[in-house]
Amino acid sequence: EYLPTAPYRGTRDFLPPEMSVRTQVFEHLYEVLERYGYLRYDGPVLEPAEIYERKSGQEIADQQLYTLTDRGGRRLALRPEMTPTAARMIAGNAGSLQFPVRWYSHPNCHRYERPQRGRVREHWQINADIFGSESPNCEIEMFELIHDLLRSVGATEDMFLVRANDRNLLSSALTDLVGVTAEQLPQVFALVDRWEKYDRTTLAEQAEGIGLADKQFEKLGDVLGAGTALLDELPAPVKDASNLVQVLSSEAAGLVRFDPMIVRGLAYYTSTVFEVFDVSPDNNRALFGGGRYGDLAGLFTSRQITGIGFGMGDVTLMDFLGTHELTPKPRSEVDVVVIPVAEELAGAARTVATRLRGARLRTSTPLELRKLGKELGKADKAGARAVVIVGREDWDSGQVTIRDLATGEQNQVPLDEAPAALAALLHD
RNA sequence: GUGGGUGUAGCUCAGAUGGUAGAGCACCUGGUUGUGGUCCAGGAUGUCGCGGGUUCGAGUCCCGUCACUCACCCCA
Repeated sequence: EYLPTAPYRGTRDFLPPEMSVRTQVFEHLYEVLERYGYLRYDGPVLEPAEIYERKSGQEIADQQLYTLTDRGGRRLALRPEMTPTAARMIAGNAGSLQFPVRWYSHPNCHRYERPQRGRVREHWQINADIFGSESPNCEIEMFELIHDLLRSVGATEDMFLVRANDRNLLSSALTDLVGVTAEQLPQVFALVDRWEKYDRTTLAEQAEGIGLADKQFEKLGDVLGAGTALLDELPAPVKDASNLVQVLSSEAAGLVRFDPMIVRGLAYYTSTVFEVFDVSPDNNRALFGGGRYGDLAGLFTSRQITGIGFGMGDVTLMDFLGTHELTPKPRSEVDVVVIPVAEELAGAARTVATRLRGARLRTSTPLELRKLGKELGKADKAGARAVVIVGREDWDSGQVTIRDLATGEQNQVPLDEAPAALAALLHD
């Protein structure tokens, strides 16, 4: 007869402790992005459904898109990703923007699917993109940025691996070396995407289903496992056109590992693609990824706008941090609690609290005063480092008692000196 | 959409062969009047996910259903 208190399937409540953790993590990421000169933007949660259906296309959009019809009969969708919104904004303001631009956002995105580890129906995803540049410097900056972002939340280089590929290199390898036909290419790409998830026998059956001969399947395995050596077998013009090849021969080559197996599912990636992996055996999975799109805004304008970017979701990121014991502790509620020993001193306590807040100390006072012992226990549980006790005689002589909750030491100080004394205590 | 697992106090869970519910933690009160985190004593809390069925009697068996969860599928 009562409504459920649990949040809607696949969505999460963030109670203050969880919100504190989330905030701490993402503030680190914002800070790094700002340091690189990325500007934050935002857009609507609701978009016309067509902007997802045409580009992401297929039955995936129909199945995993939250759609609704408004009172004017317009078909809308909850955004499942940010890129089409960004593309719309870029296209709509292309005339006044100074390209290239660096943008980032942190939207909540929705996808209607069955929740499981690392996957929910609403997640918060950092998006970082460069729009309007084809330079390989974009790729390098993306890789540097990824390393700095992960370091900012406590990760070290041995915890993750950035694997990158260029779809054009892979196409060339598949066509020229394996003998895949143009018609087979999309299916073979999909097969490559699944390559690490299946055993050899299953893969062979699927390859046969696509129409590959046994020898072709063997060669495909060789190509995907070749690593950097594959590059030696590819035609020079193909390599010369690849931004990623240039990255690999630059001083930034160490940021990324070339891997022909990385393709990614998203339709609009046209050349560079990359995925960041957790190397821990306990969480061996792709954390997030991205790539380069040759014509991002084609739905909205004839002007060709290229870009490169990635999306980093909070669910997999938090799993990563948890796996490596990097999850921050929730922040305490307050630094200081000011406790009057009796209700008639509540006004005095508020006076003290006001002074402390003026000194930027996070300070609270009891709303329903109980015995001093209880209040000390509550203050400790709230995470306060110290307590200010406002007693009758102290207050009459202009003094308060400062008690260090960790050590139990306490002493009386004049009210004027309380903020400095507490600040000193907190900085220990 | 497919398959497995699980649903008992706020949390973690125990409740062999059916007899109307327990523990630990957390919470509240007290151990006197201005001092916590330890200790001691006491206390509140559950339609045992929901609905049917079998039975004298079901948390315990059967059927259904919902939810959570893991995996598959798919991945923006």
